[in-house]
Amino acid sequence: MKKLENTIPSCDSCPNEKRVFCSLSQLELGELSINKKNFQYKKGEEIFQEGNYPHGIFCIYSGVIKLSKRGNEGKDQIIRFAKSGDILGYRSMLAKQMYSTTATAMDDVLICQIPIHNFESLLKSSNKMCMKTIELLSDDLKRSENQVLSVSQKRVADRLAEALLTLKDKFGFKEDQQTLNMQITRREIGEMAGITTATTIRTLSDFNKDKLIALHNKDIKLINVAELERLATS
Amino acid sequence: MKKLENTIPSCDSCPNEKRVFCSLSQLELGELSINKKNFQYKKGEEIFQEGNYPHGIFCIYSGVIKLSKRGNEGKDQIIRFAKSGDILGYRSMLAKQMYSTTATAMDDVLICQIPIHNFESLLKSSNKMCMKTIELLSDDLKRSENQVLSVSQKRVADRLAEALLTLKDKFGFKEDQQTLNMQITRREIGEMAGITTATTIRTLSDFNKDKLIALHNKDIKLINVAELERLATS
DNA sequence: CGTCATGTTGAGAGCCCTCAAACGTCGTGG
DNA sequence: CCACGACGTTTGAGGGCTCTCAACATGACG
Repeated sequence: MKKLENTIPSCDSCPNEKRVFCSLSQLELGELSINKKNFQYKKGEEIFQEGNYPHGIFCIYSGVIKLSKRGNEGKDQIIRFAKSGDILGYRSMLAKQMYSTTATAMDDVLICQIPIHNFESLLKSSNKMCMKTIELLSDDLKRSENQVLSVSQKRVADRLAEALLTLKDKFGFKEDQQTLNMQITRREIGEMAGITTATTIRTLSDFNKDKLIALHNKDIKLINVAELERLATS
Repeated sequence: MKKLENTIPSCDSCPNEKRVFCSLSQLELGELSINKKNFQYKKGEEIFQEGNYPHGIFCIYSGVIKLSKRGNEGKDQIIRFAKSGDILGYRSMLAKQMYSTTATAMDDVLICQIPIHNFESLLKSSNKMCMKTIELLSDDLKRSENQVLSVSQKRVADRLAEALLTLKDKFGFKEDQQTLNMQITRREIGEMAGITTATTIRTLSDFNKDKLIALHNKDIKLINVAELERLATS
């Protein structure tokens, strides 16, 4: 982790999609930027850890972050990913609770930290921002409840197909419109779906044989998306 | 389901804890009551179904409701319970989406339906109510993410212990301070934890043998809460 | 008192995990 | 430039947890 000076522009000129801040005026965005700190994290570094207390919210300028929870045998469960424009840590901050997940950089990340005070006062003064926050939380809740159902009832292959499609939806394809645009280990794919690494690799290999996907080194090409979707919803 | 006339008092004189409405004035609570409809549901009846569109939010006056999702083999997963004072269906309503869960009465339920308009206009005018809604959603999200971890990593006995403790926390004990104050079938306990009915019964029987619980007919007495907690967090 | 849902228990199977070994890749430092 | 180690990938063997299926008991309720 490295503290940056003036590398990232003020929020009012941030090129990213504004998400929760989309309703704010240029003026309000400027206010948001007061006391904003910028950091750089290298791949693998942790932005915050489950069990620690938040001092502000994070807004991702560039890069990808995974949010995960550690189980009791040291096995991780990936809860979701966040990328540029996404905000992190507001749930814990608003509830004044410890972080319930750990945030880890999946690649090199530039991130802004906004002090609690600035965020909260905007939330209290802007009803639209409140509603937007409710929207974000609702969406996360829906996803999470679906994940409970998946892990509880679906078999490994179906969950793996689901994970691959999640990666597609969140990160898209490379230029060929087939290869997942995301560098991710087999272990992490397993951690998305709640599968052990060995079984993840075995099942990916099955998909490869069945021509649902094609594996080249670490690249994963989705060949038969329709069939993957059939599996994922079955 | 039976429509009731004047059986339930106006919101401003509702004896239940106000939850999301706790910050509202008597006047605002009165406004909330305009166009409020009251219904009675008998045990087993569905208040709303996954896939339908909401017309308003529900606020439980008395009784207990389970929220569940149906898997593809017809197996249900219970997402959470709601009881008097809890509100239902606001997530789907605010997102203008179909219900993502089905709500079923666990016993006889008296419930109020508040039209979308009344709820939304209060949400837009009352920042405190917004913040309270954010709090509720945050709490649900945290629980749900924990459940993902449980179902994904814990073994059946541990998840069952967790479910029993959830029942204790949500519904408490009967007079003896040991017997769960909730009529619930073995199948439903299994559906809380993502376990089949047969395995649920077998594991309950194991707990009984190990003197963690005592079974009398449908009553479940928690004998060794400390050990159940140890299991649940292991 | 019949009927249907729920509870209980047994036998067997299979999915997936655990453990282990071998190999490839990549970055580091000698 | 190569040796080395760390990490990720791959594959096999074996086992156990949990599901499925089935039969029967029990209880609720008209």
